[in-house]
Amino acid sequence: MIEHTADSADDESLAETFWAVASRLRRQTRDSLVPWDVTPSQSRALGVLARHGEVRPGTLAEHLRIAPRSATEVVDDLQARGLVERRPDPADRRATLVALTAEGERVSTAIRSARRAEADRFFGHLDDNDRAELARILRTLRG
Amino acid sequence: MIEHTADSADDESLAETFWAVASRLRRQTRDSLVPWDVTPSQSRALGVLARHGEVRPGTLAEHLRIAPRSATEVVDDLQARGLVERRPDPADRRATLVALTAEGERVSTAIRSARRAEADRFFGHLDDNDRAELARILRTLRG
DNA sequence: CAACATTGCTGAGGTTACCTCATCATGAGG
DNA sequence: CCTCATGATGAGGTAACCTCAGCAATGTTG
Repeated sequence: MIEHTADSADDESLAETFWAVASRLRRQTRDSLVPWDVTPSQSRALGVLARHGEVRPGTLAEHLRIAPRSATEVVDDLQARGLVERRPDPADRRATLVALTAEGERVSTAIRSARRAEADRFFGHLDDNDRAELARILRTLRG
Repeated sequence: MIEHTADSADDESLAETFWAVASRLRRQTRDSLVPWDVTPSQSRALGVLARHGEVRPGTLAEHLRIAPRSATEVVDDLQARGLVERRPDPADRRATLVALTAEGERVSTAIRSARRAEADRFFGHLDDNDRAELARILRTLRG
């Protein structure tokens, strides 16, 4: 029997509650991406590419707030799946541009709506007002 | 120059904002634990032990909402640092009880107040009302 | 009470998503 | 030119998880 004992009534701090929610959301997100065989971090990168068009790995890293080296890695994976391609930056021969392939566009669009549905499911327990409040408060915290 | 370009005005979803906040909080938490050479997950385990006294690894796992095997790992690390000890469960010879050592108590108390200070710093940008709202909303989402 | 399933822990091995540091090519400024 | 900065990547590492298999002790039941 799953007792679902996990700390609940404890003097749980805001941070701990936050992490509990985070881990629930993480699992759900991961699950919702299974159909496309894409990991959460890959899907975030696809999102950036969909919004910004072709960018250099370094720029991608900035958007994702990760180290440039880590962006290279994400791009490698997406390229292996045929979702993005690298091409030389005509403006700087050191640089590379990363762009969605046709397949990448397709998948990224599909994921976008799936994620939206999934988020609705997750945050849907909240009424509109709470959702707006949460968004506002999180934006102040994001810094 | 750090431009801090990261997606801000974009049509960022609630989930994305949430993750941005999460990653900021994660980094800050990690940094605040450096003085004790303890990782975030170890510190969470110390917290559970401080609140509940000696528990079996499996119970610890439930509290932390992780797989039992993963709890074994955290306990290993804490034991290696001398912060917890394992002893046989007198009630069941299969089982082990994990308890804080004297050093573990000391460190866990120190961390507790450091984390409190750190959380105050993080969530301190919010006024009391927002903090309460956030806590309430997160609790509904935790499920 | 013997047989069998269950429970509690851990070894082995894998994954994700990061990181730093070193290297190499190119570009920009004096 | 010569030096320094910048863009990407190879090499190698880490935290925090996971599953699956195996072993010992326990509980259940015919």
